[in-house]
Amino acid sequence: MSGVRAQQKQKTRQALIEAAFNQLSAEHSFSNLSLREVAREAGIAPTSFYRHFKDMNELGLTMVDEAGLTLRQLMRQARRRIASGGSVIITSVETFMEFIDTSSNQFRLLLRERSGTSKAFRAAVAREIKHFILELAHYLESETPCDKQHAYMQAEAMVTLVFNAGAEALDQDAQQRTELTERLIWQLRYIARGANHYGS
Amino acid sequence: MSGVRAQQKQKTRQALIEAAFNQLSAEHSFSNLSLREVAREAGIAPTSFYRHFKDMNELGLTMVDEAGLTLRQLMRQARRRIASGGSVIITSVETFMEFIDTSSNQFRLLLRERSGTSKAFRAAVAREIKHFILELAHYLESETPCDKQHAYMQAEAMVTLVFNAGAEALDQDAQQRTELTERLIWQLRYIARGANHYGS
DNA sequence: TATTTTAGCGTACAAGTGTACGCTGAAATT
DNA sequence: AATTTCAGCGTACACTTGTACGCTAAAATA
Repeated sequence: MSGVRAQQKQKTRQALIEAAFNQLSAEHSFSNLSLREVAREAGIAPTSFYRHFKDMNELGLTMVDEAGLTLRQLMRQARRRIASGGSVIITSVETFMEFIDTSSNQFRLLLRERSGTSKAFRAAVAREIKHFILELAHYLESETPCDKQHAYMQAEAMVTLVFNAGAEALDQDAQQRTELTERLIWQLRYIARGANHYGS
Repeated sequence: MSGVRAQQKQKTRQALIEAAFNQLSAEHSFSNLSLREVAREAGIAPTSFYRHFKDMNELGLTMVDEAGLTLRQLMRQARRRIASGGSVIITSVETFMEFIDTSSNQFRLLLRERSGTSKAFRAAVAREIKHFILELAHYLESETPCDKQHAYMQAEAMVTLVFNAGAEALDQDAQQRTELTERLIWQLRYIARGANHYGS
């Protein structure tokens, strides 16, 4: 029972999501999107939108989930690179910058909705970020001499810096990005150093 | 030549700015504001808006300037408190949290437009923040054993963390804020420690 | 095969938007 | 006192928006 019909429905649903992501850009945020424009780009009538989502909010939350998923997948891949002998800090930063480069619209969504006008959105993004922090904290706790409390605070600070550097990178050219990344790595070292000092 | 007329003009101009700030909130961002609503709240006809600003963008940039000014004034006051014997980190953080509490809409504007859809806005906010970083870097360079490069990176990291903590605080109650502030202070200590280690 | 379900469409409407244009009365200037 | 300037207003217009409602044809089910 593959369901020719259900299959087609899934397809246009995905078309809506992709249309919405496509319309995100440096000068177009999610709250600027209109249901009609998204439907138009997806190739369906405005009213058909409702066959898939209750409203734009619901679409948006789905998009946040999808962006979070992409990010998590990318980071799992980073962990593999680390396991086969890369520096933790450098590999993680590189992977994150890759995410910003190849999925900038997904990153923009997370970035903006983190401080957007919908509490549900903010909570959803915060959840994705917390995921990240917890994973990193777990790693730091087991691999460095740092107690649980400090490992968490360390991870939180690191993720904040990386995320913010990503935001800045969006507006920069290659040259500036290199400098930014270099600074970021130093800053992460500060935190690692300080946390290990206080947390043991 | 006080100018009864120029005086009145200045007054309604300010009314527009304040009306706009008033309409900002957790669930209403600048890009959601409409010229008509702002004009209505300021008590003038929509078309009169143009006597004061070319468009909403121009209003917004003025607002960013104003928010930046408020922040700078508050921080100058913090420096006075520090000079008369307070801890640098704690006093600064407290002052910043005060800003978020008493001028949350001004903070929201900076926070959101930092990653908003207008390059001019993003640049304006970045400028305000850079101001901050440079001041702190200068202080760190002269008061701690840290070379110029590292003082800057240290300052940048600290401001990023403080600003981000402010953003999180917006959605939190008193209890959570206390915890957040405590974590933040630890994180700033990490950075201070690490920077002093690497930068001397 | 007969019936039900449903993705997608077209029409229609009320509400809100930015802004062009020309007027008015009072302040400023001559 | 005569003239110019200009903040603020009202009208008007062309758009865009979300969404209610009922239809259709094809897939799913009975």
